[in-house]
Amino acid sequence: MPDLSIDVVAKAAGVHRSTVSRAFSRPEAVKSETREHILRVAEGLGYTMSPLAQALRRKTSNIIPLIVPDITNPFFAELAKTMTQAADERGYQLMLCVTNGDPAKSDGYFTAMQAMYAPFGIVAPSTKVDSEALKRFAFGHKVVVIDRVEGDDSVPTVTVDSRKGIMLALDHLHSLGHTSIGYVSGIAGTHTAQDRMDAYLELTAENGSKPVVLDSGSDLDAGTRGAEHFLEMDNPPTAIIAANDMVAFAVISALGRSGLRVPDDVSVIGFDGLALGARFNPPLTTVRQPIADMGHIAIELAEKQNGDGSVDHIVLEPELLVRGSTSELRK
Amino acid sequence: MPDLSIDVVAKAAGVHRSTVSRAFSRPEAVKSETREHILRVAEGLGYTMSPLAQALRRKTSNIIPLIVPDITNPFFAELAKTMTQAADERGYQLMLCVTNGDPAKSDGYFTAMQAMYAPFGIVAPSTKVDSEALKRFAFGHKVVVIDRVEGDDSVPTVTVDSRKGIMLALDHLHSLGHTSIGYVSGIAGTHTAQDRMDAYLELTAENGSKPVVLDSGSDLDAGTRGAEHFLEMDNPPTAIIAANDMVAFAVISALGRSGLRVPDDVSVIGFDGLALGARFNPPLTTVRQPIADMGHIAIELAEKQNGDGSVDHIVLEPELLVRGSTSELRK
DNA sequence: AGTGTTATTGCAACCGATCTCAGCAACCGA
DNA sequence: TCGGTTGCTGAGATCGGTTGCAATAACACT
Repeated sequence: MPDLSIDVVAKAAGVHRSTVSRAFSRPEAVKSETREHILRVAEGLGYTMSPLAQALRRKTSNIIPLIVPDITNPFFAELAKTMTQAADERGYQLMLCVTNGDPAKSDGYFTAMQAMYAPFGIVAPSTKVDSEALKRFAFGHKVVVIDRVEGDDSVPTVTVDSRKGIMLALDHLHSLGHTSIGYVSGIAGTHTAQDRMDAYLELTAENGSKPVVLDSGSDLDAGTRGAEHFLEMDNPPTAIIAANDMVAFAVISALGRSGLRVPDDVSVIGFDGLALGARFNPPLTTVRQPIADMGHIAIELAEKQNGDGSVDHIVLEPELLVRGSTSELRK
Repeated sequence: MPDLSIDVVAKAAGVHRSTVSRAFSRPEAVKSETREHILRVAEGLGYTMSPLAQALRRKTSNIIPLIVPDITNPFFAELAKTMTQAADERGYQLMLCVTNGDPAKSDGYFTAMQAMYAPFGIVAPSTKVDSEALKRFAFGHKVVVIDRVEGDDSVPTVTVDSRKGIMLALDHLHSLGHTSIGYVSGIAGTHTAQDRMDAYLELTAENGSKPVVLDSGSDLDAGTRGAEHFLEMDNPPTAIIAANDMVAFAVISALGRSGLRVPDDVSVIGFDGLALGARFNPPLTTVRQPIADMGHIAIELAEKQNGDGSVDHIVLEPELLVRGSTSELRK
């Protein structure tokens, strides 16, 4: 197909290119007959506007970066999925940027996106977000973070209520008769991760029971180490809360390798609500985060900030998802 | 920061903008002193070229689309991960496009990418690729497919040797004493999926044993249905080959819910080699695909085709990954 | 010194849109 | 009939680069 530019459409329709431009991007500014004629001609030629040229001139594009540390982590994958959809619905193209936890890369992505005139970006961090780093970029003013950002209210955030989530898990376990409940931290070194841990510590204290932190690391092996620690204990807890589903998987797997069965020997509950959990062995009981909502809301917040400059901090409610990895305490 | 264009750098360096342009994109065409001076000035100003403007003029950009049906599927996630890295190494930006299996979307992405002057694209399909559909786009001539494409040698492909993989699985199971081995198909309705199934059928036939296809669907529930079917059998096989890891997970999970244990009661082997498998319960024995290689090779093939027009079809070797979901047959 | 190369750099058109401004016609009320 | 609106369209500069071509300088050779 010969290069289709706005000029060939203009010629074909017998109007000036500025009219064609308006017919597409500001329809109300063109007499409706003219507009329809132009659109029809364009359609016939199979013409669509060049997003590149548009972005160059308008200084704003429709591509928006989603910066995640690791797409292989199903949590981020699910986030990416719902975000591509949410973006799509609003006419954006999602550009997935994987940092592998390297902050330098994330800087690089920021500048690249800035150069692409991305209207804003979404960051799902793996470490506590440094608000200074965010500000170093002009782009920093147009970022939504999927985590709490300490000491900086100027960047919109969306999170779920960690304390509430942990409470849900604890209540569920209590209702099954468990009183000695361990905790395994894990993966992301985010505020969110921290909050969950703190909530666990506080809530067990309030309850008068003593907290048992099996592992407080934030890497992929936390689950395995937590399980090892558990196995070495003289008087291990009867249930374990994992900071997230991936860790829960690792815990159950490691326990299994040592002959312990879940939930018969120990109950395990995760946090995330990954679809994958339903197909785990056993299906994982977990605290579900409304990931789909998070994706949509993140984009809404960004648009809102772009619009009226308002900065919101949305906190979503988690919910309990009872599947098969927890059961009544049996002596 | 005030808008940094090539002109301000030119002014600052006391040269014409075309010289600045050349200093960056065709270094050998500029006297080395001039070039270094320009680069230094640019550096000082914190200037980088606008990829948009470049793409517009050059009619080729550095963004390359990776089209996958579902990023939530860890196979595609791992692929995306290695591809972002491979792309990055070569100066490309990966644009992740998730189709959710909707061919219309994939068409949309193609045209969008064409408009973005993407030099080529990578497609990891969920259905048999229709070479006609590929050709409808000018872009179709610059696509690498991660699957076999029937009846069209003109598009480069990278796959793994399905037959070899199934053979590995079968041999492993045989060596453990299993003779009655079932098969559960699953998920992607690709040539690859078909090939694995065919290989299973052929190889068991050659071996004189009778094939037991527990489910031949290609959706997420194939695993569950396969397990149900298995449970209803009078004389069920003692081992199961799953067409891919996700299906294997589902099979084991479903079996587990019915009280059957893997590998004690049945051995199960997957196909993919997902990192996730190592943390499953039990850790999944599987046929590993060299996913990282696939990503790199896909990009190499694309570049090669772009360069000298050659079209290659690379077939990679799978390898057996023995973990915990298979064991000696015990009566 | 005269002429032919070659290495560098400047000029200006161009990529495909957007957008301000100006022009023109139709319409309004006095 | 005339000044004032209003609605629609055309002109042309502009976004930030690239690139073919021309101009100039520097150097080689006879």
